[in-house]
Amino acid sequence: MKTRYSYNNYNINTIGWPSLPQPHKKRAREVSYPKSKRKKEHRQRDIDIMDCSWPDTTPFDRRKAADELLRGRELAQQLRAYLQISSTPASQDLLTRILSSFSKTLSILNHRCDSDDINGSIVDSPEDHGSRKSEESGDSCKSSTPNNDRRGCYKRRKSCQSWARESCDLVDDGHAWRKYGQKTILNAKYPRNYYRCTHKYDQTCQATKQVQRLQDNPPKFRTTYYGNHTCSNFLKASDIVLGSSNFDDSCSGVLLSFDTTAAPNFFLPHDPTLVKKEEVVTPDAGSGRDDEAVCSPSDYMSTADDHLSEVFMGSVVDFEDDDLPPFHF
DNA sequence: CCTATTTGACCCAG
DNA sequence: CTGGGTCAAATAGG
Repeated sequence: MKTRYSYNNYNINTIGWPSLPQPHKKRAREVSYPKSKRKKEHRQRDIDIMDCSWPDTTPFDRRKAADELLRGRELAQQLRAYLQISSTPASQDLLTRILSSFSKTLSILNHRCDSDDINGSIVDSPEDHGSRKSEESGDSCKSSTPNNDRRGCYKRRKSCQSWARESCDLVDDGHAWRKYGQKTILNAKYPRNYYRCTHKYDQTCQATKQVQRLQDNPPKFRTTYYGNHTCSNFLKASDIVLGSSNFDDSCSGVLLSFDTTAAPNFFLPHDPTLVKKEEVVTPDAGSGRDDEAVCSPSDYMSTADDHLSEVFMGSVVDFEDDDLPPFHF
């Protein structure tokens, strides 16, 4: 069975928890697959962009810039507090975008500092990448095979900032994700799913995430984010409803760690009722596979109780939206 | 025709 | 050698 996820009203791709896998039928292709070539072009572009050097600023300059950005964001948050009393959805929208912009800039700035990271606040995720110290191989595609099968040729992720989140529901973080892989993990009951930003190629957004189902009943997921979104297709704040959800409080997401200077500011709770529902298939429904749950993107909803914090340069910026009035359409 | 998903192949780090 | 991360062909479906 294959679930076709459609875009929701906000042009946000759904976060497709995989549907039941299809048998992979190998068959000679009857038609050409033009995307393949396109993908390679995009990948080369990615490499070119990533290889470009960061402007010749000292860590101190960057730190000052980051300090200033941080200050600006805090001021914006103060402004938001003022606006709570008599705010319009439009103003909240604007404010959220401003905050988002600050956070993104901070994260981008810090991302480029991960070799001489500011204050050493970037820490590899202990889970998967703490040991990956080596630089990505400049040419990881030195396949010995003479053909053009580039499967498996990739730029392995450099140890980059990551942060994890555990929750019993799945958070719609407002970004468009596309699944690109699934692996069975040793000693893990459920396979791990790999997602990249939909705008990896059109906007060279390097953000990826992994979703690991930890347990069933109650369901528990760990979502680990790597890299930061540089795409501009962040879910419009006006489309994000910050109202409380009906989820059980016990299922509140828990931000496990901030291995980055800019933990995601996109754990914005949605009103599940406003996001289209996808097919939800219970993990064991019929398949019998020891497989991942098939959850709808709307299952990625977080609760309003999610505590959103950001850590930047050792300071913690509380990003909790508890006291925010909900957005309305 | 297009985009998204599935899944085996492939590569790298340990 | 093995496990994990990524690629990309094959496939599904609008």
